[in-house]
Amino acid sequence: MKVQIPRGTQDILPKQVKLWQIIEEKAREICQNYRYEEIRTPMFEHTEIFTRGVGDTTDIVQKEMYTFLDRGDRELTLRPEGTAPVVRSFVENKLFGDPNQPTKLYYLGPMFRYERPQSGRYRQFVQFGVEALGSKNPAIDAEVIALAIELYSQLGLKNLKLVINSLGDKESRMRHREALINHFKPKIGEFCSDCQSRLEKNPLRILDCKVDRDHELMSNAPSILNYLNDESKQYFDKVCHYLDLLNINYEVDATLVRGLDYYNHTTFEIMSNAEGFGAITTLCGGGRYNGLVEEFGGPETPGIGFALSIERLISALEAEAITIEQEDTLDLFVIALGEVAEDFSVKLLYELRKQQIRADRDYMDRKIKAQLKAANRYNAKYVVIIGDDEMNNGKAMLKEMATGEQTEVNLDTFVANFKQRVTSREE
RNA sequence: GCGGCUAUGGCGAAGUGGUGAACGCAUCGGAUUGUGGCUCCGACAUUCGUGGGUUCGAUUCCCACUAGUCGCCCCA
Repeated sequence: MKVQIPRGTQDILPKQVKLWQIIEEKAREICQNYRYEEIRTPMFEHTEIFTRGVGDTTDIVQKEMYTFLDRGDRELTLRPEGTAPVVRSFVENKLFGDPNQPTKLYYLGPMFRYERPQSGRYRQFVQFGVEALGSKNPAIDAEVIALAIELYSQLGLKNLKLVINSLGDKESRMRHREALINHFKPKIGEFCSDCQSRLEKNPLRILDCKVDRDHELMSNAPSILNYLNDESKQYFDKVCHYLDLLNINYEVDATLVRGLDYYNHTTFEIMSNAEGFGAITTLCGGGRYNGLVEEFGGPETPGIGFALSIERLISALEAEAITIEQEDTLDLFVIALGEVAEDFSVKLLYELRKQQIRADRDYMDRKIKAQLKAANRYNAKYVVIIGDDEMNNGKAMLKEMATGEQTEVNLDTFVANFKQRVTSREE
């Protein structure tokens, strides 16, 4: 049998896992500071959650879902994004009835999209995202954006660009949509086939087209910002105002269109400017989704959130040559020579570890020399060498690896004395 | 779904249509018996992604497949 990981997936090996853990801890810590609480929803949902939530004309639904029938002929889909499941859970568990509103949630876990893998794109990837449900205060839009930026900047990223836009409310969007159709329709034949199909489906996306970006109709296309009604306009201005208060730099881009149908009002992306970053520069995407809760049968509840990929975050760290490493150390490496000593070391290790001492030994029948090398590789602070002589007279050699200094220690009081030695050093 | 590039030991990497597939790193063993990080010596790919074809003969040429990688669409 040939062993091979499925396409577009990756193993995160022990060396890399440490970085993941640091990032995850940081994300959790920030969420705690902002009072966002973790929610864990299943890895798969009924397919309708996504077709209705995300929108069945979107690329995600049309060509990227891992959909399957289970043994009971239920149609299920591995979650391609986190918002729809969270909203489903919010409605199903009636979280809107909780006195603590808005409901501020975060999630951290794998998402699945059937895509052609390339740099920054996987079939299974890990998203960290937050959702704030229940408030239509523009300050919470700014809070959500600030939270995302906080994570990046705490990890040391510098080359970030925040781009924001407003899609307005339903009425604004409809008026803008009509204007766009009227604008492009006369010459739609000159556009690429994608744009031609976008005209009726989602004309906003034409603005985002790379193929036709130089067409004469592009530069003077109606901007959404000119079609926002007063309420939408005021809302957007407020969001910008709060970002200004927080000294968060941003760029308003009226062509910023997000790929999911549920967005309205605020949309934003955080991108990396770093040299040498791949073609996909979006690190984080989010926006407001008023109306989605109602779509799932809940009460009228506004919402806003974002999602970011840990993989891309790590790529951005690499692009900026930021290393977040904390090397693992071992307190003690036990070298036992001979059967009696080995018996003793088995018990010794057990006791040491019980005392919170990080200890290990050789299991590969290496010579003492190779064991010392191994201890060195494990970054052991100390090595204790126990042989027949030591067993007989109850003393052993404790070697400090950094200095090479050796001291004779008693074996019967070893654990307590060693613990003291290690802990006193740390203070 | 489409296109470019790539595929040799644990890792990096050379190479040729023809008897034993360089080299570097790592690993293991040795250089006075039980002592690391330096040095020296030795060991370490019946095999060159998989399958097929061309050929007297292919790891080297051709095809397909698979995978990786980068890009397009789009996204995290």
